[in-house]
Amino acid sequence: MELDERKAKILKSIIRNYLETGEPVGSRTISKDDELNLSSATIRNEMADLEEMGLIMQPHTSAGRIPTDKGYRLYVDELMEEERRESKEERNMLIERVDKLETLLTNLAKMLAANTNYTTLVSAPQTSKNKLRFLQLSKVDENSVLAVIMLEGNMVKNTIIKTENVIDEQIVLKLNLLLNSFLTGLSIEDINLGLMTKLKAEAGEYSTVVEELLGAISQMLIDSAPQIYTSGATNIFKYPELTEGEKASELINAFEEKEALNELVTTSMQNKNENEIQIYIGNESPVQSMKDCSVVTASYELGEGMTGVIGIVGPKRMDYEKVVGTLRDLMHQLDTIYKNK
Amino acid sequence: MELDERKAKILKSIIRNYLETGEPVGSRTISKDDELNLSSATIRNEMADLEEMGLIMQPHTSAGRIPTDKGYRLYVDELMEEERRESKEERNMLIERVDKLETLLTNLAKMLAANTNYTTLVSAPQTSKNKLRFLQLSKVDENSVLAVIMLEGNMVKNTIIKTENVIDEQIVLKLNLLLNSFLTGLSIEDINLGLMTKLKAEAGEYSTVVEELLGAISQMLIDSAPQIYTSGATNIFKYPELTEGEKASELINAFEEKEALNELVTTSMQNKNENEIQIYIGNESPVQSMKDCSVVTASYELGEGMTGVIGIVGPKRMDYEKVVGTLRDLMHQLDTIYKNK
DNA sequence: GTTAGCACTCCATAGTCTTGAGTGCTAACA
DNA sequence: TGTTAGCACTCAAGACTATGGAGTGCTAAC
Repeated sequence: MELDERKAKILKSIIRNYLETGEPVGSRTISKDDELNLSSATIRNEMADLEEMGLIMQPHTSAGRIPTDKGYRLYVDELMEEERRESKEERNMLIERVDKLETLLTNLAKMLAANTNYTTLVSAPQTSKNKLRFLQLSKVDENSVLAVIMLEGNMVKNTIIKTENVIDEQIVLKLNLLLNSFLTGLSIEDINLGLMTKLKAEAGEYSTVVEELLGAISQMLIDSAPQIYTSGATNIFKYPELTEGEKASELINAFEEKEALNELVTTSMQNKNENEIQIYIGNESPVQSMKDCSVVTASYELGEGMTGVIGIVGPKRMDYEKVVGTLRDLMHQLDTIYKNK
Repeated sequence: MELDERKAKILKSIIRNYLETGEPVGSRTISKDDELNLSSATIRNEMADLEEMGLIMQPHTSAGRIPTDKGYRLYVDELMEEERRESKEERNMLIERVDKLETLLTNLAKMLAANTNYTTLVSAPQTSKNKLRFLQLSKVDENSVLAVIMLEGNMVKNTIIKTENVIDEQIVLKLNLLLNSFLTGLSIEDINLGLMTKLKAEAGEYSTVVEELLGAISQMLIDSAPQIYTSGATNIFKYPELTEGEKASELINAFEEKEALNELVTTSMQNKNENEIQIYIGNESPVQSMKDCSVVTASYELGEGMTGVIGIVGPKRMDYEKVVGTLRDLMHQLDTIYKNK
């Protein structure tokens, strides 16, 4: 059976209705509120077909229909009309240019959560691809130095490094100069064996210290899973279908622990095509605990290699159009702000 | 009416029972499992008295009794036997000395939550009382510098400061020396007008820059409400009395937003007597959203002026003995580790 | 002062009815 | 051949009604 235009219209109407109300929608509802003037009986016939095609289902006999995952997928891929975009003024999501990336991302998550009524996550750019702006060593005591690293985009990271050798101010100063001259402008991925050998040679008697430092620094930048900022976890309580049973606990736990979110971010990064927004419906989600949700992600790029992911998690009956629109808008804003900086 | 010994024993038994089961406890239960050999009828008589005294209540006629807030308070103040402390090996809460305070506190919160099955919060020490270990300025671009501040206890903070004047490496270097020589060893509270005047005089033509810097630094240390680390928010789902209605949402929101927690931390700091553990039962809690919970807090001290708060939030029928014991233990461990460092 | 016994209360649970929304099918219609 | 009216049927949700059991308060006896 194929999906002719009328069936498509009916499916669209069913889904639209269900997104709004969350209640199964019956034939009479469709026959009334639609531009297609058909009796409920006709709608019923079509509905039976749509059900046979696996696009909608009944929670039980004598109930209206609700979309299946397959139905949502079709809607999202083909039926949904994007860009009923409001003017940017109305959608007061205006991002101000903030100096610390951390603050920007936190605000972003909060704004999105408040605007959409869903739960949001924003991952910081992967630091392993970020270029080093400069690095600053400071002596803490005889056996430890504080390394502060400023990355492209004003991302600041720091770590305390224990050293075998005793070190003094002089050495720290020297190492500072040395490391900066070698590493500035590079990302962790650019630091290869050849470079390290050269650097150690240059360091002379302090080559072991340099080695320790480099180790700790790359550790910090690679190991530390990218920071993820979240907001609006309690929004899930607004959707009964997400709070029954253990679901609420599982979901909130996922957002508290953040490990699962990493999975999500990674998958989204891998799947991304240029500037594309991805939608995971139900079981399509890479995260088990979100199998009753839909997840919409977008990759943002603040500059060369500085890419991260913004995600919105909500019920399967989320307002996809609004979410996708909002995300596109946001990407656009980020773009213009950061390209003209 | 006064609380004779027998009444006290019965009350204790009732509460113990209720803490375990969460079910109203009836006279027969008490008459059985207790060392006092009394029939249920006698217990009933005593119970009626305890109810009259406002220590226990019936959720409805023909139900067992549950403790009132007043009953809990009496239990906590006088009846509870602390220090059924297990040996420290058993209670595997061993804290390792971690270099970054942030990590330590995060781990602390996690361990506590896992150990107690309640929700925990740990506030970082108030930075305004922390002594400055050193400060490091680095030039970012013509109009901004990165200020990294290392406080006592290896707490690292950083901020980016915009300056009116254009500055170069030389100036940064000079300011670095100047500020460090003046400020090292002081806390924000120690920096008074006199000191600032002297500092500005010393800075000569860069006095305005110095002013900007000092402003931004104190802003960072004072304004930023103390960081609060939380863990185990989803533990509240283990206690049905905390999840009915909107309660779960409210509570989790409090832990997500953290503003309310600040309130809690502040109050707890104010009320603290030397080394004391505080217990807030129900409405005694300074935070409205926790009016159905009990909150146990303890103030820790890592060194001069470096005090923070550890809190445990759970249902009113929490295992007070265990929680208090665990907290005391923890304080002890923190003490020994940090005093011998 | 303590206890056995008894009548009473009230929640929880399960069972029964009723209502209403919605369906599928059939037959008539354009 | 597609559309529609009509009708019997299904099922969840809500209201209402026993029924059982846990627990109480009171009284009278020990």
